[in-house]
Amino acid sequence: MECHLAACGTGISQSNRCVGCEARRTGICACLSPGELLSLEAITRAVRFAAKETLFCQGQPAASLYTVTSGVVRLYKLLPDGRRQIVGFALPGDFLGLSMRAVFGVSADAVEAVEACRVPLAAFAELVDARPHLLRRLHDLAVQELALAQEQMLLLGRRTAEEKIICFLLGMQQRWVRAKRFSVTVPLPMSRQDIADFLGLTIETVSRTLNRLARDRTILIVPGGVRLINAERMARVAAA
Amino acid sequence: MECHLAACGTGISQSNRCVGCEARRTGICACLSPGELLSLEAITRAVRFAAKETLFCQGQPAASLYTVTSGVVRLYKLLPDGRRQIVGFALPGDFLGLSMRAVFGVSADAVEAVEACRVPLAAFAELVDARPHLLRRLHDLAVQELALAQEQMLLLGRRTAEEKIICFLLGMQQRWVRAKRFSVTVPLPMSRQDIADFLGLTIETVSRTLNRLARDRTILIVPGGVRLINAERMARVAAA
DNA sequence: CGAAGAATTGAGTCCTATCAAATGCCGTGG
DNA sequence: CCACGGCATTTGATAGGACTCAATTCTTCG
Repeated sequence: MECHLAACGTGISQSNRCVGCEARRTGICACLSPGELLSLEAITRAVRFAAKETLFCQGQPAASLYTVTSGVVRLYKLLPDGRRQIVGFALPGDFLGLSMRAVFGVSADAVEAVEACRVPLAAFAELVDARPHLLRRLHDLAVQELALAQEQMLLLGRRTAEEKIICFLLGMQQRWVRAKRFSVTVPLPMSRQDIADFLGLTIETVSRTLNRLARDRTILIVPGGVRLINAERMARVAAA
Repeated sequence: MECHLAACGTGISQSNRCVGCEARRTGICACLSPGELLSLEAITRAVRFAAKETLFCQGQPAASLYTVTSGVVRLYKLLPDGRRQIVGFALPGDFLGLSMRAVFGVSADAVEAVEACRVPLAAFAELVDARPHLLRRLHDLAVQELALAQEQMLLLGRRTAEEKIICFLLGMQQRWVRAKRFSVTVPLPMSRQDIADFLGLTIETVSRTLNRLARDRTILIVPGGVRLINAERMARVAAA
């Protein structure tokens, strides 16, 4: 991690920074040839955010785009009176700003310590213009995001608190498996409040539901996450 | 309308079918040159659906894509037990299937009588491959969809019943204004049940809230829609 | 060790759902 | 033309799930 960041300033180790990157398999990078990877690397800069630090705000000019390389980012919208809806969590490998729009549509801040690759929008736009298949990839990612959002709309509008929690846990498990090598334990770096704001619940309901599931021996609550004990029952509820 | 449909089978009037189309200003077509419009027209076929008729189903292979030219289509997801979440309404000019994916992620059926342009996915994919700026347009539309979905997530997760209804009415007004020339009256061709399933409410709550707003003289309920009397107050609630 | 924040737990309330019934709206057909 | 039937909508009464407020308890970390 340290060397990863140190590399960003040096010309020599630049050349293999991306190659060994965790996010290489996913995100934008997955569609790039080794040569193109170097082109991207050239305009990229590794940055780090502390927990709760803001990456960007809704309405702000989108000067830079990011690929998360470690840690978790929450994406959210706010109402003037303070009500918050988290529209997604970005895990390592996820790309932020695929809209390529002038301003950000959501706000983003670090749930925990986060490392990311920052790309100036202008430079990235040039790269995309030169490489149509990069645009294709961008579109695929946007469509994937949209499908996720629609699934979340179903969850927010039509599911009960217990179903919401269960779907959330199963969804996080899947995403962690895809991003890294987790399976027995599902990491939940975000707070209960974050989970509540993602699922359209209150912190108390999240806590109660989670602990009820633990009492039922459906899950086991461990520091920093949960272990899925009765994943079968959970899958049944989620499918319902 | 009749002649519009009749034209689809003939070679002669083909050549100006799209030019006079209502959807010309929006959707995919807006980014095409006259020549490209002809290319699209060549692979397009006008089709008509009766109210409640299905355009396509979630999970089905996406053989064709559609541009709605008249009428309203509802896009939705179902839970096995029958609960339904409408993820969006497609108005004239809206493009269905911008994912360019092998299978549909949602189901779609006609709210009222609908006319649409059907394009075989394969032929459309070819056209897109040949015209990068079409892909760009596709991506822009997808991003726009995503922004709408995120706004809807905020609504579903964090807004009260009254706010949901008000935001819905204002949103529909805006979209109708953009699509056609409505302003005083907002057309609501969909049923109360559709509105409920879009806003994550029950039909009774929709009816009660709508009628309360009418009693308050905030809106006026007219056959087939509503008239916004106190749009200012509505905007204030929506902003809140 | 102690303070501050996060999470849990409890009690009571409220908004929205549920259940049930009445009313209104249309198209159909006598 | 109007009675009829079916469906959509409205309205009323009641219940319940999630919220709110409030008080502990648990973590974390300086």
